[in-house]
Amino acid sequence: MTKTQRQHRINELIEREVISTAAQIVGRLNAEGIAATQATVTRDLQELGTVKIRDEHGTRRIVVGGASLSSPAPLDHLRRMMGEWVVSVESSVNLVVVRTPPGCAHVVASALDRSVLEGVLGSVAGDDTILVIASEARGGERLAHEFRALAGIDESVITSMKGTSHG
Amino acid sequence: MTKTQRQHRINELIEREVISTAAQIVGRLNAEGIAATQATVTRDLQELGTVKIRDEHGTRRIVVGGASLSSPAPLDHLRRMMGEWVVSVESSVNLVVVRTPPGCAHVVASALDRSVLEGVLGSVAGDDTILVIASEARGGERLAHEFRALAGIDESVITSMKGTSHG
DNA sequence: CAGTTTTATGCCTCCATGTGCATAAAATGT
DNA sequence: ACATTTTATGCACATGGAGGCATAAAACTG
Repeated sequence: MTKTQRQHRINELIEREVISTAAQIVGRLNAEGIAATQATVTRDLQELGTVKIRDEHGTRRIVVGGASLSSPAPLDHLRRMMGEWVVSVESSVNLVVVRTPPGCAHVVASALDRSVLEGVLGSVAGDDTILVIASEARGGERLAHEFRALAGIDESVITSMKGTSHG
Repeated sequence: MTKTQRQHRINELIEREVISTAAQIVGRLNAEGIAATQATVTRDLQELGTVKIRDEHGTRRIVVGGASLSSPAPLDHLRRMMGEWVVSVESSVNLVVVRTPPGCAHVVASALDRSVLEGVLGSVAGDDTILVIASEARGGERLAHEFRALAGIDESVITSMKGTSHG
């Protein structure tokens, strides 16, 4: 049982049933043979971007937070994806071209779509390339800069890489 | 510079230029400010599934191995993808349904396509679901079993999960 | 407000991964 | 066949992430 799998299971649980406390989730997971403590589940709920609400009957309930809540979870997800898979980020005027290993463009693009970053008009993903359209006329480089930060790419290295990879 | 980025750069290098030794790659990387030793590059070349050939002039050259070579690299890639992203694997007759977190189906499907596994007729990927069609009439469960092994999923746990997640 | 329940977090340990060094093994050239 | 170059690998170490334990903080209840 990986972290990803456990978190997905938690997501399922709170989507399908009325769950009010983290301890309840611990119980359910343990019953299924998945080891996890309250601390872990709490951290999972944070990373999943869940929210505690009170439904129409006044009952506490943990629910998945939507993008509308602009919770930090999608951003964390994006950071994880970009840090892992983004190979290079380059820009031209209002466009940003993000390169990934083959087949990985869609995941990154999906994460990008989910984390409603301001300044992004939209994006198109191919096999190993994502084209991001900036909403501002010349917002490409600003976005590219932000992407590189998210991906943990050292800009000086990238510059030197650009110089040789096209030469 | 992450491992992924370095490996992608190596892939670029051997695709675009005639490279004959790992040491050459070390030199190029170092010149670009990327730290790496011969041992690391050798391991990268293995993971990338590269192959040493001799071109028409008798010169040694390192090239990217294609799927046609059935090198173990695509399988390693698949194992990595499945271990990380696959949440559940279920089967019915000649079909296997692989679930992933949202947006991740395409990467796994792509890895699956690249690693020509026998018994797979084809696959279709949605947002968080991959449908794999087994080539044998009742090959679904066999494939599912294999997938679970690749994903490192304990079958007993999965069974109990099925019981509760649909109940 | 006082007590209880629930959540969040600091600290620690464990474990997997990545990578360098040194060296063995293999390949290549003479 | 021998020397040299190139590749592969065992070992050690560093790093970072995951998660448990204990406890603080917060929220809720009466």
